[in-house]
Amino acid sequence: MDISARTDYAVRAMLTLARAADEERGPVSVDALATAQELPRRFLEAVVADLRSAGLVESTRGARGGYTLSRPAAEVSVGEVFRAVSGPLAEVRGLRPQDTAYTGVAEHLPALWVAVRAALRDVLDATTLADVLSGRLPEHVRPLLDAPDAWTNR
Amino acid sequence: MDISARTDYAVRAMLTLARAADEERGPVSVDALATAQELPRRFLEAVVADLRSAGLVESTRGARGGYTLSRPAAEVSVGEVFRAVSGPLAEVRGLRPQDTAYTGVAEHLPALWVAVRAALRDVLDATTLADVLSGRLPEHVRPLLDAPDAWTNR
DNA sequence: TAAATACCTACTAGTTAGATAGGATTTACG
DNA sequence: CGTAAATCCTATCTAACTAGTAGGTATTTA
Repeated sequence: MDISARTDYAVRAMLTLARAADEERGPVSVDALATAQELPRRFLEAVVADLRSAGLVESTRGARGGYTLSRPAAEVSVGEVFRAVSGPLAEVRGLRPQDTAYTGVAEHLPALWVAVRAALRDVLDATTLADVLSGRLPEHVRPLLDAPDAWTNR
Repeated sequence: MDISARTDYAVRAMLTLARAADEERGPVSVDALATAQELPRRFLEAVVADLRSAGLVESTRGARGGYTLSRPAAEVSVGEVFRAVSGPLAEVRGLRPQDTAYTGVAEHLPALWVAVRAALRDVLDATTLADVLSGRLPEHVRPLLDAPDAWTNR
């Protein structure tokens, strides 16, 4: 269960765009995005292209062009960003959780995989870019951080 | 966020061993494990080796040998199986969630990654092999399956 | 017209996933 | 004691993926 560099970069770029929108600074170039978070420029270019085809950002070409959020930061969930750049939140051997088919002892395994996906959705689809910017995660997400060993390895 | 074939196979093999322990059938060979769940035998051999070095199963060599659970199925969580065969539950660009370091707009991102890991733990560390065998997931996991669209794509 | 920018296509190196092969070692059992 | 059934060890293979780079075209502003 890895969060790829691609996804990490995408979220950070979106946060940068959210802040820019907040300050009404107009379109932000890939170059500016890369510099702001120290991301590899050429690679980021491909990532932002995915965000664009997913409709999460809009581009303006030419000099003084760049990218802007399509929607307010409070209406864009991190889960959407995930899906835009790296597909479904959870897959099992390339299948959607509910499409896995087992027999015998593994009969009930799909339920577990569906629960895993649901748990991810509960966090990622509920948390918006604005939440991350402010550091105030949603009501029902916060308790997850209060578990005694939430911040340590297990 | 993919659950690999490796992990899927590991869980299914563990479930098979759990059932065998239940019926006091003694050690189960890799060949029997592979046949029971239609898994590639040679590949499974490597997977079971990981389960062994993690201490989750014990092996007996020679004819009539095979593998047995080290602990009762009700005391082995699916999370342990995950970690045994594919490392930490959640990583960000190869780093543990709490070890990620950001500046500026991404300042609070580690909290989100930690929450994601915590959500996974809540499901995977709480669910035991016995739970999956019986189809009765833990109290606090079941509600995840009751969400209206839990079983459909989003 | 020049600079800045998105956008498109292609490429590369390294790693991982999934799987297979051959054989060495150990052990129950007839 | 011998043989078959196992684990166990090491090596290999292929395809795909990940992260990243390169070069150039199209578009727009100043």
